[in-house]
Amino acid sequence: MKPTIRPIKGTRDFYPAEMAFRTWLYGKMRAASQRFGYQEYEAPMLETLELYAAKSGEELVKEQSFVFTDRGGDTITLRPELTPSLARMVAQKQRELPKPIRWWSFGPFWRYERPQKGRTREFFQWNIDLLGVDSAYADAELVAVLVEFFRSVGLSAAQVVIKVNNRKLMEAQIKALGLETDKIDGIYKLIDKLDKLPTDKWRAYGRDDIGLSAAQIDQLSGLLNNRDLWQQSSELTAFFNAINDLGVSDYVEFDPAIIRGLAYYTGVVFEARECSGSFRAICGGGRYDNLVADVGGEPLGGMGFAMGDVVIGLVLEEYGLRPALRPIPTEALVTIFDATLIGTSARIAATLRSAGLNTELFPEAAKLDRQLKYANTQSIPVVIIIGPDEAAAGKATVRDLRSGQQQVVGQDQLVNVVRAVVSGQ
RNA sequence: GUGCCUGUAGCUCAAUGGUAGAGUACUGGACUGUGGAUCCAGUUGUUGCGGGUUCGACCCCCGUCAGGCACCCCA
Repeated sequence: MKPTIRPIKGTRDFYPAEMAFRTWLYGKMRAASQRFGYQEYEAPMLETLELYAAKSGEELVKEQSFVFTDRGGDTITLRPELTPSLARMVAQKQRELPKPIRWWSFGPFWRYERPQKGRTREFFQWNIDLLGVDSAYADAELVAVLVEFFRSVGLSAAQVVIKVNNRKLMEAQIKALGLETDKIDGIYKLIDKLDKLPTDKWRAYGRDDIGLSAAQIDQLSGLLNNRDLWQQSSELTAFFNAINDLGVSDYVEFDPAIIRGLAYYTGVVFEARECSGSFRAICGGGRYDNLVADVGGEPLGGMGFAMGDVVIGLVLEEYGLRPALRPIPTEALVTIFDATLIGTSARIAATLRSAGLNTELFPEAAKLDRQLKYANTQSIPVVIIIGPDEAAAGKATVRDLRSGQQQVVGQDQLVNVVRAVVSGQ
């Protein structure tokens, strides 16, 4: 049996087990966000293409967005990221929004690329941003939220690391090397490739594609190996001081090779990675001081990051940190002994539901054996049996499938007994 | 868009160019008022699809579709 209608490439079907994990993840993101006082919001999933033009990065907009023309002739994009929408929403109500703005969101995004490990065409992403405060503590706060999240899902500083750099520092250092400013995008690209290419290939790329001399490449290489370079940046020294105060320094390190791809970052940039390096970045973020003005608002700086659901899911899987979730909410199953007792069972199920118990009624009279097997495979903890004996005596059997123990009780006490057994008392 | 790899039962995978199999899952029974464990039995296939080579193709060749991985980019 093969479905004649295929799902769209790069999309995922969330069967109940996967949906339970997604909901769990969403809850962890919500909890970390709320711990720091952030408010949930949502933006449209459809935006005009021009919102992203020249602000997100050429490739992302021109090659990796789902774009279509609507019936009115407008060019519409399925959102590939959230930050431009956030900037637009802030710019629209800039005067009336109290500062600082602390907002977070979790929702679907689309990018048209070849699916592979950690990458799908439709994915879910946690976004969290702080706007209106330009300080080292603001930058550090977002990292602290991220650490709060990592701790809450059980990821230790030995398993994940947050690598931080600052674009202003790198820009100044590159200028100090006497390199032309118009080559800076290419140099950022070269830096980004440092740990992706072997040394000789990396040098060849810098020479042939970016147009650097051997001496310039040597100097750049020196910069990228200088783990103390952050000490030359007042922003980074203040940042690492704040990281200390916020109690998250064990997760954070300076890495001069972190640049990030998005064009709108202006200051601190960071990403989180699994320590063995066998996964893509878990999240990425940074400071963007021009974006709100770019979409028509008054200048307002911001700082934020985004985490996709796919890579973090793989990392949690790798460390055995995906919780055993039970997608079935049912607390009690009312069995149907035979056709003559359907009404009795249905009335008892209704009573249990009225009392607030999640109650499933077996859909037909069947062998008890089958009904109990069903409850067992679905991990339903409690089963109610009303056979001819119980019915005649106005009683019901309550069986705890976890312990295997059962008791016969009067139907007038059933709610209290079931409630007690379900809660394990 | 480029490259490499893989398509066999619902799932995970076997099968020197010579009769398509196992585990698991599922269904039934042992057990006609009781799940998990054990045992027994049974069902499951256009070997992705279309050509070609061959006496004979799951196996070799070509094409095609689908999936995976890497590049690109990035969550």
